[in-house]
Amino acid sequence: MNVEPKLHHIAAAVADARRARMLCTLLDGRAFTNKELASDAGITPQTASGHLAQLQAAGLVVAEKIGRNVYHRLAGDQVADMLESLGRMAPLDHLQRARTARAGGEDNALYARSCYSHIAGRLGVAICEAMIARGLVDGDHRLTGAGRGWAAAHGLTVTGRVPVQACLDWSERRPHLKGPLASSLMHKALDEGWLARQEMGRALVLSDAGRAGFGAMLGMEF
Amino acid sequence: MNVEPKLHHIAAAVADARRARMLCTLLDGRAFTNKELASDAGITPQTASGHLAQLQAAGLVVAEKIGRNVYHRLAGDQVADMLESLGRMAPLDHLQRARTARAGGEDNALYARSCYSHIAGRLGVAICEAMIARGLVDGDHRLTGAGRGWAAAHGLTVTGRVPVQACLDWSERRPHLKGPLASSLMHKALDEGWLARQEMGRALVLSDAGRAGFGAMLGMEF
DNA sequence: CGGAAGGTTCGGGCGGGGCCGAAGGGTCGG
DNA sequence: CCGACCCTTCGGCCCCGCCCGAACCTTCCG
Repeated sequence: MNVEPKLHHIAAAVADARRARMLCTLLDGRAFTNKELASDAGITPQTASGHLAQLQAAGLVVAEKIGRNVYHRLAGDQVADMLESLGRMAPLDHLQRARTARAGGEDNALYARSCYSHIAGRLGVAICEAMIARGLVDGDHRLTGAGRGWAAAHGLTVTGRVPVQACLDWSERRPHLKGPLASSLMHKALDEGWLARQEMGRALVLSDAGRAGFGAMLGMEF
Repeated sequence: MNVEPKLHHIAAAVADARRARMLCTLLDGRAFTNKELASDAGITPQTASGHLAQLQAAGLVVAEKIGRNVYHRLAGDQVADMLESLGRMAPLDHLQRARTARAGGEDNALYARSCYSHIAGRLGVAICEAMIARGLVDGDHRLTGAGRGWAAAHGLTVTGRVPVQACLDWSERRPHLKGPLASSLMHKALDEGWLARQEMGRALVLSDAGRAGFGAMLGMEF
């Protein structure tokens, strides 16, 4: 009868405000417990438990039990991609948010943030543009020969057939980079203390060492 | 407070079975009237009217009034992309469907189908592979120099910075091509009678002329 | 002008699903 | 062994949203 996959089941899993909030919280690839996600979403643990069961049934989230704790995380990259593509459909909401954020000083929270496993936000866009300016990736966001040398010199992995890839940002409406190389760049930045994760949320804090590090690597100015 | 765009509003618009059905019907880029969509979805016109109002409010569908008829169509390519990325999340449903379809002879309906404005389905995958085999696009699905000459020789447009682009197919789980070049190829195929649209649904019927035409253009065999 | 047809709005019925309090496993630590 | 903690299940409340019948608006056509 209906030859289409049942999109509405997937969509229904995202269609609730609390569940959408949880998914956004999980979007940085980290795993959280039921209680953490519940308090972040402002609901009781038993309600959150039901939501997480739904997300799991829909295949968007996987759970791992360790002792008496259950850690939940996104089921994979394709879930993050799907959420990104949903997020791109909500431009009006963003514009309203940008206005209020700019007034309220919330701007900094969005300056840098993680997007599943790479750097997004204004910093992500700036990195992308710096790499294009230096000829490390071309105008179509493909790694150049110079880019491969640069990555090797900084100990970044370039595995896979497509080591970098463009990813249109929700908030900036401009592309940043994802893919294996972008992931290893974020890991390097975290390892070296250039960026620090916040307890909850996807915001990343750029340190003085980070300013220096990105400056040396990419000639960026802050 | 919540810095994320409100994904759940977009998701909620897709979360209903009838609305999802309508969106899938609109996925080939054509415009349909309220009554057509209602009867296709198996609901009364007044119910469909409410659904379409919701889809319009969510920005997924736009309406154009001509006389006493109202034509509804998807709001843009990004809506089709979003639906595709949702569809990719429902692999289990697909596998079940493929099994039943193969038994029931519904296979042909999926042989070729339109995906917003380009050819998808098994035929779309076969075209993609033939173009790679002939060196018209490279392994990363980018148009080559030979491909540009081939397109010009057949009167296909290659406007835009990215004339062709990979698009992972729901049903085949293998890539086909989208983008301006793929769109103009589909238009050519329709104009020359190689493919015919069905009244409703996205299925495309391949004619004998189509077999000959694609054979001459791409050395394909059927 | 009057009937027919496409579309929308309104009202009420109804089912599904979010929410929390209470209660019941599991697991860790003393 | 007992209390603390994390998580889940159950029951009941309540609200939101889907659905259709009926009525109304608009447009087309003879």
